[in-house]
Amino acid sequence: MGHARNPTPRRPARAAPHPAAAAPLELGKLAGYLGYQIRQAQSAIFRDLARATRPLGVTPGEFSLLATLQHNPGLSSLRLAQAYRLDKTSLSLALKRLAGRGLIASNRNAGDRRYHALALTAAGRDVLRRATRRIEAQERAMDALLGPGERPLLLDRLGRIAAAFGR
Amino acid sequence: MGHARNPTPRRPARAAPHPAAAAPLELGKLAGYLGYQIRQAQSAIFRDLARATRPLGVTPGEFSLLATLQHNPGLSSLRLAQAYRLDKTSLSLALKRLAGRGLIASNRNAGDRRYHALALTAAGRDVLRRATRRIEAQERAMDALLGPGERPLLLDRLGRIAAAFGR
DNA sequence: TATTGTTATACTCTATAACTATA
DNA sequence: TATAGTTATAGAGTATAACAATA
Repeated sequence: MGHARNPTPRRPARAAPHPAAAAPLELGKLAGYLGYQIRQAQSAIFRDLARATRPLGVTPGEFSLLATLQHNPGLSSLRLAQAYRLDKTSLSLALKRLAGRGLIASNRNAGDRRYHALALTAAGRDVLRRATRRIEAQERAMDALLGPGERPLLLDRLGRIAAAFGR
Repeated sequence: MGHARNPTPRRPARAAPHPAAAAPLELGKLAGYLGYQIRQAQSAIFRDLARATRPLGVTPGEFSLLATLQHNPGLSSLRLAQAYRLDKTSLSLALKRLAGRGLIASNRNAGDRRYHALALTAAGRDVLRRATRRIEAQERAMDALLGPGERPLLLDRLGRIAAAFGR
């Protein structure tokens, strides 16, 4: 910064064998694609959030499942799988892990004994509460990057995209 | 809509044993989180795009790598890994697949023989060109969901988020 | 010794197929 | 037969550790 300047900015002795690691890459049209930018943002958010919730023993995806169960007690695993567009087997394994850690309970429904009603346990509610604090800290950090009123706009447009390509 | 209304909206014969599969779930605070909506949008876009580019034999992630190589010929695998925040081993395997399909070439650099200069092959350029058409069709579909001038705003805000949580 | 890259190995997330239990 | 759920297995995608080649 305010250092002694190089009086004769001499050329590197040999042609740069490797562009400086700091030099940003040329992205071309990629930078103008919403698909690309959404993916980069998602990946950065996920990484950051995984770090924040790791001490609690839940991943961001597991947080979503717990939160959804909180608001939809008695949900069946098939309905939950449909909502997240997962195969029922994928969700079955995820639920097994959550149940193994005592965060959710699965009880056969009295009426139709084919399906199981899912619900949070007390431990699940506790983990959810603590993870929520970390999630919301991240959301506040994002607000600092947005102009006033921009959050609802972004939420709406992202929701439209998810709905349009959802099926 | 303008249909004949149900004169006597009768109750279901028995208590719904299972909420209609169509009934949307209650998301609670989840719906207001940018992290959640970005993930849902990303997942829908990725799924749609994977379907569109599957006939070409490339995934959306591979498309990004090919496009980045097109604009940065001679790039080293380490620099590419840093740009995408992947471990060099993860990228090494991805590049091996692309090279195995003849889409990229890797040549030891003459000056510093430790690193390999990556470049697209003719086949790689061809696949990239054809995948680009499909990507851009998806981008146009997204524009139909946005108001005028909203794309640059979204791109900028998503870029800020990726940069802020990037490290 | 430090840097670039590869191989061996493992873990997570997802899916398809085959199965069990219930209706 | 149809529906809800589980288990076995396999495929991406990613990471850590150990290694080889080059500087």
